[in-house]
Amino acid sequence: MDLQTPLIKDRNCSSCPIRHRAVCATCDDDEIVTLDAMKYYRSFDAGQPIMWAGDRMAFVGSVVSGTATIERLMEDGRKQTMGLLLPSDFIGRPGRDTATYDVTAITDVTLCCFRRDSFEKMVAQTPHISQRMLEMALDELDAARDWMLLLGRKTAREKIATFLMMIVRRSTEGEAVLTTGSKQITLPLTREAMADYMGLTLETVSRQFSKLRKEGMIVMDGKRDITIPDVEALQAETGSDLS
Amino acid sequence: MDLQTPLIKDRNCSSCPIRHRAVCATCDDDEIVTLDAMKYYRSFDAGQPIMWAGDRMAFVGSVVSGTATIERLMEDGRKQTMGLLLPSDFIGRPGRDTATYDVTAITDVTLCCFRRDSFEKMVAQTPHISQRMLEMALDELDAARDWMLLLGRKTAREKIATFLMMIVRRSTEGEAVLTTGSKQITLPLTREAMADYMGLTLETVSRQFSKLRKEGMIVMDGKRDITIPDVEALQAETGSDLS
DNA sequence: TCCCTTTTTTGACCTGAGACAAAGCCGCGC
DNA sequence: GCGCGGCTTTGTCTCAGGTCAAAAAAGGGA
Repeated sequence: MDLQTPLIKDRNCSSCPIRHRAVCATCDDDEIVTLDAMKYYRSFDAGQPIMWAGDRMAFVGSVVSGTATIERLMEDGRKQTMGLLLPSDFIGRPGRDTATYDVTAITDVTLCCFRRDSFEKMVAQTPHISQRMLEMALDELDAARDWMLLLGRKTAREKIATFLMMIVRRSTEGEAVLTTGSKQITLPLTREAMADYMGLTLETVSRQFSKLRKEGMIVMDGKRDITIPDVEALQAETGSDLS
Repeated sequence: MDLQTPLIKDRNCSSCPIRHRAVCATCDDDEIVTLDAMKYYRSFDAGQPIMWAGDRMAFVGSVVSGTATIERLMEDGRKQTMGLLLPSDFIGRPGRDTATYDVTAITDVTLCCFRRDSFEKMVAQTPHISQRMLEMALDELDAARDWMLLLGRKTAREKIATFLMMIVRRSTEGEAVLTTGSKQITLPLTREAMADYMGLTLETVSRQFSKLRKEGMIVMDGKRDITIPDVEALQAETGSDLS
């Protein structure tokens, strides 16, 4: 178990690291007491499935620590990752009892879970939760649509640059907006997982990394740690405007 | 103005053709009276922009008749369509005042609009609406993710077959589920618009249609009307299981 | 430390879809 | 009926990225 995912035991909501960003972010104290009593934690080892497409979904929940992917597999083995699930992201869909996607832990993952039926009742009774769910769903929809542009129209090089900039943005969350200078990041995914996310092969991903490295756009400290000496220059390779 | 989009004048909600499927689907009579007083209709000619990315969104609304696309343009002209908006689909995002995508009418379109600020108040006060919004947002998220698999992993042939099956499904909505036999459909898009939706070029779309035609998978009556003699056979070309 | 496995890199070759170009088709206005 | 503009089809050539194969690194136990 890595350093980012300390063991969580009987933690209550008031000390929860995702309290202000998760589905419960806008709940008041009374509502949190109710959720606190309903919740339970589950852990998954890196590589383990959290949910299979087609399975009954008994629970919904939030990622407390670790990273998971939402993905779908074709019969012949082709795989597409539809999203990354990072701490505070929500898993599951109230109102549907069968999963439509596979969810896989790619690092050790801890979830804050609720039984689906009780959570659905809670959503129906608690505007703070249903409103927050809506907000999160619309954010995810925006992210999915941005990714559709990447998958449908960007070149391999633009895909990699866009992906790296997304990691930069996420690891800069909360800090002052960074659009210039250098930045150090750690990739949360293997080459293969990145390929599945961007609709490429792992060889193409590897080649594009090598090319960016030779050009000095990125500096690699090991396989996973990357320094971007000039964030603006990399942004210019994404094919997107910065708005 | 084509036959599917009759002029709408001072219609009230009770006779609205999308009353049972739109964002107002689960509203009770009192709520409908309120919405009825707030709403206004707007029409757009085929080809007209309904909304530009970056613009202030003054209104939100539902498609009453016609078809529109959600799309994004890159600086160099590459375009990706993220979704089709058909009658009962919702345009706009409460809680955000700037559009993130272009929305374009591809046939003549009539919208049932609300001023954004009043609609946001209504959402906050009306669980029926916020719950329905959530449901619709989650459905769109599922659709977007399905399309990500198509964009990232499917071949041109699979993309076309999947697209055709989507049209079959939509034009069969409400009827008995059709998974066998023959079916007649009308394409709502030009070759170019289909290409932008599927991440292809218009030439590739045209070639794939020709190939399917020569193989007898489809029969074309003009450019836009297509008969699919064997729906199951076409389904088998989509690369997806039928679940 | 040394295997053994997994991940990554690199090379050589191939191919599906893009780019460019030209011709065909169709509806519309005059 | 004719000519014009916007679609659509088809041909030819190119190339970005896929496929297959092998070598090189990086862990991670025992």
